[in-house]
Formats: sequence, structure tokens, C-alpha cells
Amino acid sequence: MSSTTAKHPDVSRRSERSRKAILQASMELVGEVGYPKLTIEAIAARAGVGKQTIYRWWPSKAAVLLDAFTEVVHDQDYDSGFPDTGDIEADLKTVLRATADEFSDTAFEAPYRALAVAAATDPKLADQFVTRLREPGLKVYTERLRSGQEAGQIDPELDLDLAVELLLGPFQQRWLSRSGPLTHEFTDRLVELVLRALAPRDGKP
Amino acid sequence: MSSTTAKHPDVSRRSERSRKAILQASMELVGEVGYPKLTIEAIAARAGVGKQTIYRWWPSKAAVLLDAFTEVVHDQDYDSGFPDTGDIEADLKTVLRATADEFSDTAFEAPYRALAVAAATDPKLADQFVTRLREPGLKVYTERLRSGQEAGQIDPELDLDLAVELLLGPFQQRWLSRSGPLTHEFTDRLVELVLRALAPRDGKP
Amino acid sequence: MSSTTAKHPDVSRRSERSRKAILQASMELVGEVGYPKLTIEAIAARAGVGKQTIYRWWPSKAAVLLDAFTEVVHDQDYDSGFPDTGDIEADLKTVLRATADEFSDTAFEAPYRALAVAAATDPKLADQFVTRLREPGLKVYTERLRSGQEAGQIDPELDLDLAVELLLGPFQQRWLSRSGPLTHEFTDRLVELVLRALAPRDGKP
Amino acid sequence: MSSTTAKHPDVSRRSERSRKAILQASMELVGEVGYPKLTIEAIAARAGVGKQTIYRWWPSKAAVLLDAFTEVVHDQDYDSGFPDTGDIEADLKTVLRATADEFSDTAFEAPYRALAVAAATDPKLADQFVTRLREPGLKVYTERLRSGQEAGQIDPELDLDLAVELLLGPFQQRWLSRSGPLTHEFTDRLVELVLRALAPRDGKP
DNA sequence: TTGTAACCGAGACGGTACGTCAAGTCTTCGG
DNA sequence: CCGAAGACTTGACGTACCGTCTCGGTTACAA
Repeated sequence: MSSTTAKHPDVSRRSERSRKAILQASMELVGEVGYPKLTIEAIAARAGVGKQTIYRWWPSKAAVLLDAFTEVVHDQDYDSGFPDTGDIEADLKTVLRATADEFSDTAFEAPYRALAVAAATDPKLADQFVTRLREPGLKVYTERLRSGQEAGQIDPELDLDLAVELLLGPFQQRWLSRSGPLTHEFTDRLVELVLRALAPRDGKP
Repeated sequence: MSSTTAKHPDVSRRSERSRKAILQASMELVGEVGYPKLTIEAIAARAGVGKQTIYRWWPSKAAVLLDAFTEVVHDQDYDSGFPDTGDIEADLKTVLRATADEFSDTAFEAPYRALAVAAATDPKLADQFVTRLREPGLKVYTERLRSGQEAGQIDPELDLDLAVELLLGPFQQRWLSRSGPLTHEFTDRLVELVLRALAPRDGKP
Repeated sequence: MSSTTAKHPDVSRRSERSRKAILQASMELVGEVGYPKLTIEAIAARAGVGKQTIYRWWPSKAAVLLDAFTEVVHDQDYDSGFPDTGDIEADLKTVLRATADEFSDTAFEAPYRALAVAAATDPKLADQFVTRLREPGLKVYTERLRSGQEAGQIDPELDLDLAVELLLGPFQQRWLSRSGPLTHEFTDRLVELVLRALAPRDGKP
Repeated sequence: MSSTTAKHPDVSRRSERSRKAILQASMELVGEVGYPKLTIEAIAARAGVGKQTIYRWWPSKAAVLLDAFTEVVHDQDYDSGFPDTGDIEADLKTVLRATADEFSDTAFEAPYRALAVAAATDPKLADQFVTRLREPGLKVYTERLRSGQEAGQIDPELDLDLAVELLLGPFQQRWLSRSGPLTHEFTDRLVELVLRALAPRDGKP
């Protein structure tokens, strides 16, 4: 059913051992040398694999890295739940602090930044990047906001997708452009400010 | 005064003709083939210049592009003033709409995106990118917000830098990651939402 | 067995087509532009081959040319026999005349001079030049002189290697330094003079 | 009178200091890095001179080296006389031994070999090389042989130029191609053998 | 005494080729 | 037929020099 399967050789014969080795080598290398100096040859060598085996199954080194990263993230099973204590400010602050810590972890940062950057250039990749990594991440925020909306803490007429953009846009921007540090101070202030925008309108006539 | 001058050869002997030709060729080529396929060799060839003349004055193709882009921006004298009609919502909407249009112009987009992406990878470049292009752009927003603050339309205790991040973060993020279109509808909603966050706190007479 | 094989990649996978094309292109180009203007890039381009394929198998352009020249010489199967009519003076004159003619043939001269010159500078190359081109050429002279020695026409106590140097040294020197023309007149006089030196000592019955 | 003066700028204004420095730097550098790696830029830098000053007065690096070497040789005033004791064999042996020693002195060898090699490629240079270095060197041999001829030790009908070629050809050849060591043993044997060729014909009828 | 015309040191310039690296393709061989 | 190995063509990299061309500065002859 997957239309992407068509261009591949016989998937059932694929060597799982090679696939794993390639993904792992990619993650290691991107951490060691950075994305721009990551080469297919080095991945193949590190993985003990012929270059052709990479070219056979992936269209670009970015695609390899995306698979590699997705696999790691899934292994961590990151849908580990979003807290809902009833106090939306506290919950958002908790999660955004955690997110900030995650984005400061170099093991996570190198490949994720690499992908974000590659996606900014390559629309094909951007698609997959958004579908497989970004959207699942945003969805949990949207749902927590919806819960707050139902609890009357958030303006019921508000577009929640825009609200999530308001919250995460400044965060992501600061991270990607390194225009400032991702401190808890920052994330807390951000949550407070955003919640002022989301609050139900007072002057109910 | 300028610490970067030191590593250069004798600046006074520099060929202005070559400098101009290189910057122009860079802008043309990045539009034609995109940043990843932009090569120093092609720039040199198009500019009718030896490769060494590029390597002599710039450390990377990104640096060339940054100079090229800066020059264009300055020629347009973009400090052409930020409107201040007294109606802060209208003023912000006007400017953000214009900014959205600018970021949708391919002639502007290609090199700017290239720079933003390169800066995300190369901290050295990021520095210059921020000081020479980003900060001047943000400053005018900060000033308009300060004016609004003085006029009592904005909470006087607010950190205006964070306010600007709140406004432009989602905008930049959407643009860079192509996670949505930069319509006037979007920018208007964004301005409205942000202003709710910036409004002076009620019930404090 | 072969100590030089070690530093090479897998010889069995070598492309015979490329090897031939490179050697032929070298010979053509050295004739057209001369050795100093012979470039690896031009050889690669003419041969329809990547530069790397040349660098993979040869350490320098001189080495390429040596292989090319050796191949041509072997194709001509130049061990085509040294005449031995019993008249040593006639035989030597015949062969030296032929050699002079060969050294006057531009198709032969350009690459051979190039190699002789390069060998004079590069001892590594000199080794191979001597073993693969010079020694086989000298050996046939030595053998003819030995035959003459056995026939009593040459002093039996003579060092035949020195004798060959005496004959070919002036010849080579004149050719290499262009200090005079390689006429048959010259070669004949040379043979006569040398034979006076080689003659058995008289008055020792 | 000198036809070469015409193409030069005003010779009278030439800086003697620069000329000396260039020649000395050339000699030093050719000894340090060898002729093929000798560059005009390095000579200029070492001599503390602008490149143009070299290009103004010499057509090639070989020409510079030739001047440099000639100057050194003349300073040594090498026409220091050829011994003529009456014993031609002893005299030739003495001089050829000295020559062999000279050609084994690296300070002399590097530039002289460089010139010999360059001359083998560049006929223009070869002319000057022969006129200014080789011929003066050969002339003294010719004269000594003529003296021997007049003394009846050498066949009066012999072409003395050819005789000198017979003596020095093997010597030069061995040196240039490094096909053997320039021992006194070798030069002595060579002189003896050559003299057998030059001896007056015994069988005077 | 003062031009002014050269040489001079310096070094930027447009080029060419270098030798290296990696890309993506193709071929050979073993399992 | 997949996978490892790696040779192949291609093309860009960044460097080294080439030979030419200004740029002040410093002589040294002419007005």
C-alpha cells in the first residue's frame, strides 16, 4: 500500500543487521563530526556495509538520519504522557522545562538540529520530519490546551493550533538560532506570557 | 576598532570591482541553483574572478552570501521607518503583513533561508547573522512596543525583548519549517493574540 | 613476490580499458605539448578517465609516462636481435646508425627525453628507468662485444661494461645535451675510435 | 652591442643589491628544495625582493640559476690552469679525478644538475649553458690533447673534439643518470681506455 | 631645486593545475 | 539476488604558483 515501497528492491530480503548498523553508525557519526561533515562513505565504513546498501534503501543521508532518529525516539516511547493536574500553568511549565532540558542534551541536539536544518532546505524531507517528529510532539500540547479550554481556563473561541505555535515558536526559534539560552527562567516567563494571551476575555458583557 | 580586519591582507588594495562582482554573482547563483549547489568555483567563474580572490577575503561561501545579502538590504535602506499612528494593533499588523510578503518573495527568500540554515549550523556565522541582519530587524519592533508601552497600551512591567520573541518566533518558525503559509490572515491573528498577552493587567486601577 | 603491489588497491579489479587509455593519452600529449606542459588533468580528460584513477595507480606523471613508453617499446619487441656477422665493426656501425635514427624520430624522442630528464632529478624514477629501459638496451651491446672478445677481436682482459659506456656515453651525451647532430658520420667515427681502444694489445704474442 | 640589452629596462639603474640577493637566494634554495620545487615566489621572498624585479631581468627561473651559477664559478676563477707535465696520462687522470670530486660536491651538484636537466628541455637555455659553462670546460681538455698530439703521444690525424667527447661523454653520462659512482678507479680506467683509442697507429709502414 | 621617470618592495589580481575528498554508479564475488 | 567491497567518473574542494598589474616609496637625472 505504501507508495514508497515500489521503488525499493525486495524488502523481504533486506538485511536487518545492516539496517541497524547503518542507523546506529549514522547517529554516532553525526554526534562526532556534525551533519555537514557526515558522509555516506563514513557511515558505510563504520557500519561495515557497502555504500550501495545505503543507496539502495535511502535517498539521502538526511533520510538515513531521520530513520535513525525516529527509531531512537520511538525506543524511548516518548508518548509517555502529558501531566494534567488541573493547574495548566504548572503543567505547561513542567513540560516546557523538560523539553528545554532535552534540547540542551547534546546527544539529542546534534541529530535533531541536523534534521531541522536539512528539512529547512529540503521540502521532501521537511514533510517527513513534520509528520514523524514534529506533529506527534505538538499534538500532546494541543490536547492539554483543549483540556484547559474545557476547564474554562482558556478562551473557548481560540484556535488551539495557533496557541501552540505561540508557545513553541519562540522556544524553537531561540533554540535553532541560538539567540538565547533555554533556561527554565525563560520557559516559565514564556508560559506565563502565553497564558495571558489565552485567558478567557474578562469583560464578558 | 575592527578585530576582523587583522587577518585580512591589505584592505586598501582590495579591488572594488571584484568585490562587487563576487557579491552579485553569489546572489544570482543562489537564486538559480539553491544554496547547497552553490559553489565557490561557480561564483568565481560567474564573477570573472580567481578563486583565490574569494578565499582571500571570505572564510566560507556562507560568509560571502551574508555580505552579499547585507549589501542588498542596506541598499534598500530598510530602516525606512516603522509606522507609529498611535494604533499599535494596526501598526503591527501592517508591518507584519509587509514582512510576510517580503519572506514570500523568492528573490529574498532563497539567500535569507540559506543564511538562516547555515547559521543554525555554524556558530561563527550565526553571530554575524544575528548582529547584522536579525538584531536591526528586531530593534524596530522593540521600539514600537516601547512607544506603545509609554502610551499605556502595553503592560509597563513587561520585558519587551521577550514580547518581540513572542511575536516573531511563531512567524519565523512557520516560515523556516514551512509548517504553514504566511498569509495576512495568519499574521493578523498572531498580532491580535500577542497583544492580548501584552495588554496592561486589568483590575489594577 | 612483488613488493610494489602492496601499496596498490586490488589489482585484479583494475580497469584495463582505463589503463590503456591513460597510457595512450600520455604518449599523445607528451608529443603535442612537451613534458613540462603535460598535466595529469589533461591526460585524464583525453583518456576519458577520472583524475583519481591516475593517482590511484601511479605516483607521478613521470611514472605514467615510463609505463606508457615501456609498453610501446615492448610492443615493438625491440629485442629483435643484434646482428652478428663476425665483422664487429660493421655490426656496431649498423646498430648505432639505427639507434641514431631512432633517437632522431620525434615520436620516440619526446617521451624518452622527458623520461631521461625526469630520471636525472628523481632517483626513484631513475631506478626504474634504468632497469626497464636502459639496461635491456645496453645488454645487447655487451653481448655482442663478448662475442667479439671470444672471436679474438677484442682485448680479452677488458671490462665490457666500461667498453659499452665508452661507446654509448658520448652518443647519449650528444643527444641529451644537443651538443651536436646524431649523424651516421658521427656514429661511424665513434665506433672506429672505440674499437681502437678495445683492440687486443699488440706485440704480446 | 649586446642584442639582449634592448628588451631590458635601463640597466644602469639596476639595483646591484637586489641582483646579488636574488642570485644568492636561488643558489641556496636550489640546494634546499631542488630545482623542480624551486619557485620564483620563494626566491623573491628569500631575497627580500618583489617578484617583478625578477621577471624584469630574467626570462625564467632557469636563467636566474644559470646567472647565479656562472657567477659562483667565475668567482672561483676556474681557468686555474690545466697541468702539462708532459705525461698526458697522468695529467688527464689528475684533472678527471678533480672533476669527479667536484661533481660529487653537493653544493656544486644540485645547481649544475638542475641546469643540465633544464637545458635538456629548453633549447634556448641549452645554448647559453653550453656557451657559458660547458665549452670553457671542454676547451682546456682540447688544448691539453693538442699539446699531447704535438708531442707525438696522440694520433696526429685525430679529431680532438671527438676525442674529448669520448673522454667526457661516459663521465657525464654516468653522473647525470647516476648509473654508477664517480670513483677515481673509474676515471683512471676511463683515461687509460681512451688513450688506447687516441694512440698513434703502431703499424707505421 | 624641483619635477618626473625609472626601479624597487609589496602583494592583489585572473588563472591553471595540483592532489584530495566524497558523491553516486557500476562490477565482481561470496553466501 | 542481496550484500561487502571497492574501482570507476565526476566535480568541487582549498592550496600553490604562475606571470601581470597596480600601489606608494625612493633615487637620480633633467629642466
